[in-house]
Amino acid sequence: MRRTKNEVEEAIAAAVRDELAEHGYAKVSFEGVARRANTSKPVLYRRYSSRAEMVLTSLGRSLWFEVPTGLSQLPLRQGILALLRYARNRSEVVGADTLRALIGEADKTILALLTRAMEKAEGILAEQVIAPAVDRGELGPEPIASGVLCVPFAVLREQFLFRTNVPMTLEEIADNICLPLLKAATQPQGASGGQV
Amino acid sequence: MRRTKNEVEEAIAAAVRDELAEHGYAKVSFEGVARRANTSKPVLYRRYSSRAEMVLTSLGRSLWFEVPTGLSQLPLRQGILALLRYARNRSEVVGADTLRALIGEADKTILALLTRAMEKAEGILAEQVIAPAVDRGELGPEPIASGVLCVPFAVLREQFLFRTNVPMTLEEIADNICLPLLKAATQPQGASGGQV
DNA sequence: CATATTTAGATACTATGCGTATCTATAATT
DNA sequence: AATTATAGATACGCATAGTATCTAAATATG
Repeated sequence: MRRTKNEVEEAIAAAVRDELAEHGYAKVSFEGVARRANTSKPVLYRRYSSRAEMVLTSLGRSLWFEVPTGLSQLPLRQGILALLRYARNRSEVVGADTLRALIGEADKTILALLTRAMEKAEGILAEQVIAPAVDRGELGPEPIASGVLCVPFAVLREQFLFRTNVPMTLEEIADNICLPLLKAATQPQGASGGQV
Repeated sequence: MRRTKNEVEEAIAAAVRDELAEHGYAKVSFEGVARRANTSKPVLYRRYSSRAEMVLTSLGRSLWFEVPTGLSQLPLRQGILALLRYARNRSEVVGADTLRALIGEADKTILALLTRAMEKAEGILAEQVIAPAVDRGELGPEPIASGVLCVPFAVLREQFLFRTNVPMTLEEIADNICLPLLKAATQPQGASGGQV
């Protein structure tokens, strides 16, 4: 008669995904999700303290970055492209509208989660793509200047979130931005340049 | 007795700014603004069809990009830094929270406005900073590969919107990213590289 | 300057969602 | 088997969304 904890939580997640798909993030409400999941608001409020948290939880892993395997075997350019493609696919699962809305409602905690996800992506770029390329001799051994690692993802995100019309291709990002920047591989000339 | 059109609109703008400052974007409402501006909801709904539009209009020029003068006289590095500083100051007037919220609620029209503002910034970079540097011989005459111009702003925005803790300095962005990328000045090796 | 038009300002209304409180019957835990 | 946690249902007060209606004053027009 009464559903178990897991049944309820799966029903909630499904309801959130359906509401998102049908009406968009703006119209996702505690009331609507409760109705759709055949449950009630108190059940939701016991779990999530905000709409963003509810949606984020229900989207689950779709948002979070898992390491694609085999990146380190690819030549530099292919590795970069594969990583960019992976990141873009992850975003497309959620959709630009929902992502923008989530960012807009994010509190400090959620923002910290997003930041961690970005840093993880940068770590994968450094360890799974750049380091192997250095080992293979595709790149010189000079340390990468601080801040460079975020560039591919910053550009990708910019394109995905804002340029919904004619975004750059992944090849353009890789060939015109990532590769030149990595090959420049100059030591920082500025004040506080560090290494990674 | 009855206020003029301009008086009312200035009162609305002031009310929005006050509500923003006191309670943050999330709590800005048509009702609250109407109360604070000593007017009524219909007066607001006649003007703005959404909260985002109301806030955006009331923030007015704070958001929009005006050309700083004298950029073209500066050496390349100084010009880049000045432009980055200008862009960052513009964002700080509004604040990261409000900016994220606005982005989250932006409809197609508002998003198009944002995109235009970005393109304007890129235009200034190209015409007021890079072109003069080429004329002075600080940069080679090779055309800039497509997509490169957005990089400084993409990185800046990424830092401003998401890395609220320890963002990169403008000097790091200029020295580790912008200058190496511009000096690489390689023709695109990839498929569809164009020029600007 | 007189007339026509617009719209500020006030009020009222329906509808929706928020967030909380309360109760019970059942699932989970020990 | 006894205890604890919580699903499920209902209800409530409150805030805001968005619209409709009316009037009197500001603005535009000829």
